Amino acid sequence: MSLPQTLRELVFPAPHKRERRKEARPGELLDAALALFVEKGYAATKVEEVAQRAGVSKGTLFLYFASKEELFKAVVRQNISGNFSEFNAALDEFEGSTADLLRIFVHAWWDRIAASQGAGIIKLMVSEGAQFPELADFYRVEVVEPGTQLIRRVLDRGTQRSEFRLLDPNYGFYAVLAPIMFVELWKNAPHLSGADGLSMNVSKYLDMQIDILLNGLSLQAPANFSS
Amino acid sequence: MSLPQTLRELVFPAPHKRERRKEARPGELLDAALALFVEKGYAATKVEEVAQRAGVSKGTLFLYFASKEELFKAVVRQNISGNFSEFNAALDEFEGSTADLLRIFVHAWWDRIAASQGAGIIKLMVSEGAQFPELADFYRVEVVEPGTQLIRRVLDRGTQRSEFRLLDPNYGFYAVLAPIMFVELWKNAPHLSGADGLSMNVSKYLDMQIDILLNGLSLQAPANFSS
Amino acid sequence: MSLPQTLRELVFPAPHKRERRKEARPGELLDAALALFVEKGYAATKVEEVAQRAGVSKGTLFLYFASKEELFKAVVRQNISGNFSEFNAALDEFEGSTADLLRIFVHAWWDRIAASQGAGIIKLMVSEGAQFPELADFYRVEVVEPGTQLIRRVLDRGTQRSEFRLLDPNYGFYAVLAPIMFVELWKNAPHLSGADGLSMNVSKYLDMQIDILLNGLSLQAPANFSS
Amino acid sequence: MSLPQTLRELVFPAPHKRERRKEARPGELLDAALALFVEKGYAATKVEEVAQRAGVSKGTLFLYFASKEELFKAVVRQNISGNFSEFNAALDEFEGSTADLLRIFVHAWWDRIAASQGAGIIKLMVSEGAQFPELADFYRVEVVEPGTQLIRRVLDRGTQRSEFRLLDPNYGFYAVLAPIMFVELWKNAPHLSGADGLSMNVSKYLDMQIDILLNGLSLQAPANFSS
DNA sequence: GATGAATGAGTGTTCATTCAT
DNA sequence: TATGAATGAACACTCATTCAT
Repeated sequence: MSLPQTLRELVFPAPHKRERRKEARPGELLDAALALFVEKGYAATKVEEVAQRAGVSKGTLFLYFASKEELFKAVVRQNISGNFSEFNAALDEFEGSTADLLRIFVHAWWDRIAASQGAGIIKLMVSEGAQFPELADFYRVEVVEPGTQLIRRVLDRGTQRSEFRLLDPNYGFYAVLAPIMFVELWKNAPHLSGADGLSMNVSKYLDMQIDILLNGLSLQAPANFSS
Repeated sequence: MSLPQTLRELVFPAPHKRERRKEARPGELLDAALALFVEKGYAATKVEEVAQRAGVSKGTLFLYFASKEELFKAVVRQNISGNFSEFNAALDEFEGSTADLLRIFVHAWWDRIAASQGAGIIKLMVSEGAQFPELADFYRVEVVEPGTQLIRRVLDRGTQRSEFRLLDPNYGFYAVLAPIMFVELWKNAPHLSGADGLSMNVSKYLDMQIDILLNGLSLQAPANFSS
Repeated sequence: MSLPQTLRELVFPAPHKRERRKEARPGELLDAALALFVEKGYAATKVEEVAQRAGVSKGTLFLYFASKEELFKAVVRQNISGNFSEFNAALDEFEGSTADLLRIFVHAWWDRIAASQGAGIIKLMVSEGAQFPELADFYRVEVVEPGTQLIRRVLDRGTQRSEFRLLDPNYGFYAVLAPIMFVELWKNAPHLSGADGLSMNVSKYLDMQIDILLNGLSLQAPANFSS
Repeated sequence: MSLPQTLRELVFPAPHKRERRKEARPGELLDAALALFVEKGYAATKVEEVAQRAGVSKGTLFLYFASKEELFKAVVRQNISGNFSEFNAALDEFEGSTADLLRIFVHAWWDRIAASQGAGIIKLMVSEGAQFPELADFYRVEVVEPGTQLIRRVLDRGTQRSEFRLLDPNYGFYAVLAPIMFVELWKNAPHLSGADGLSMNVSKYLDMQIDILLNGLSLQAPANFSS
């Protein structure tokens, strides 16, 4: 399968070149905070622990972040990729089948976003987001809605090009979103999944999901389903 | 679609007849606790708040539950239906197509379990379960694993009867689990979904998911996909 | 050794004839409270425990005693023997040697007072009395001071009759008081004494103490005492 | 009376040279805690009170001691002198009469241990020790048993050198222990003793007790004692 | 900048006390 | 009289936050 340049880069991006600055403090703190927030949740994470893990004292943390809440917000903000515009641009240029587009899109999303530590934030937003309305709004606007739009564009493309059968677009995107959210949560909730989640081969899982999404499980011709 | 008796009961069970007893306190407390835990998470819920919502004083709560953690456990236990054995029995007796079985199963699961307040517990388990290994184990053993088994049995049935194409069973069940988990989280994370989650017509969503699961999106014959 | 009637009765008193009244509640509560207070101290004793041991509900306890403090006071008051007047009267009539008087007195004190459950109160008064000034005053006036007077009278008798050598009377009575207090505390603090305190043969101990005391006080050459 | 060097040091030790370190906090807290525990007992002492008296906040206390119980343990440990080995060594070297040895020992014990604030701990141990079996064991092993052994050695020495008459050694040491415990409790239970306890001249008291004890134990004719 | 000692508001938990039945 | 459910003041302990050095 030949990928146009732009998307290829989305899938196999050059390694990040962010040089480690001298004053890497805030970054180290954010990394430590991210790891702990994702592991234990917001409330159960102690700022002292974060500082320790970053190798600084508790006081130093407050030098960079006015409060635990601000630290949390910074963590969330830092880990929200601004990739959506790139994705959208890439989508505009894409000329292959929408099935291929979907495959590429989901894998790119995984490689660029979901496989990173920061994706674990969704776990936080799901359960503790309600305590931070401002932050939840931010997350919804910055992540959920752009993602939603993107998914919808892909599905619409398939429908308009008569590649996909007609679905209620208000519900169609859930079919794409659900496995995406699922895989992130499943990977980050080992206490729920047992060893299962950890041993899951995500690439294989995604392939299979897309395959089912596109082709279903049935051997027979599609039933004439009407909601 | 004609449903066999047993499953019909699963879908439309008679309303609970447990009369409100004199000592309704524990129940009221559990209800209040469930609502608050689901809304705010475990850590952010104050026992005094729970007591207040149940219309009693803080001390009274401790008359019935030895600690906040015990309260939490009781909430989890109360809201974990022992329906899995029923489901399994119903599955044994079912004689229709596996596609129908899947439809019935998912709807029954929603009506019997997921639509209840208690289903919101999964939100807690996802994010705060790591802090309560004992509880997480309990939840995994009582809910996740039986659910997993059930789903696998359904899929195996379809495969064995040559209704479904062959899938890696270790991954196949995720395709069913993902939308199930998704809908529960989506409904209970309005801060993520906006008004969207609340306005989602779950029945319609589930129908569509199953339809896609069975038949896919593509208009063409299934591609010959291999992972 | 022939004892005059009055003192003999002090040593071997007829068994108590207190009939168990129908409404024995307060008494049972006081007994239960005494046992628990002595065992665990005032603060560590819960009124509910007292009630339970007395076989009634917590509410009932407060029917008879206005507060935990009042219960404590009642326990102390009940267990303070009014024996001092008897002792004093017996002392007036006694005609034997003061050495014999001392022996009889100490044994009588043990049999009549110290061996009873109630004597354990001294443990409470020593350590928790400071929290109850009123009660401590009461105890001092009712127990400590009469006891002091009694001891002093005995010692004075010995000195005046030239049986004992002259001692500063302000300090002399400590020599008698010390072993008396010691034995009560030792018996009631098994955690301090190990099995020791429990296995101590009090009668033998008292004999020995008196022997040492008498020989120490005596003008004559030490008696040839054998335990 | 000429004392051998070693014992003289026990009686008149050079003042402690431990300089007050910068971090005097723990020490100040321990002092405050000791005073309050002895005054009011363990349960009736509030940690906030301890902190206040030490001039710090409640939180600071928990910076140094993990819990009230740990604070208590630290108090006990700090105030339990490891003097017993010194005492034992001094005893080995002593060459005078056992009567002198006893005098010196008791006075040294008073000067080195009993006169300090920390000796008041025995009051706690008597009454609240039962609530802290672990601590009571510690106290018994560290204080009671070594003390017991020491006393027994002194008495045995007197008996073996035919200075004292033969006493049941299992009971003999009580004769020494009783006044020692008595004076500590008496000094620390002013509510029991009235002004009496406070005005008691302990040195004089001990002299007298030893005198009585020695004359009581002595094989010779009583010394001509005058207070 | 960096520290870490100090703080104190906040929360879970206990338990003496009350009171409707 | 007796109960036991209900109360709420009190207390141990936590932890985000401050600040002198």
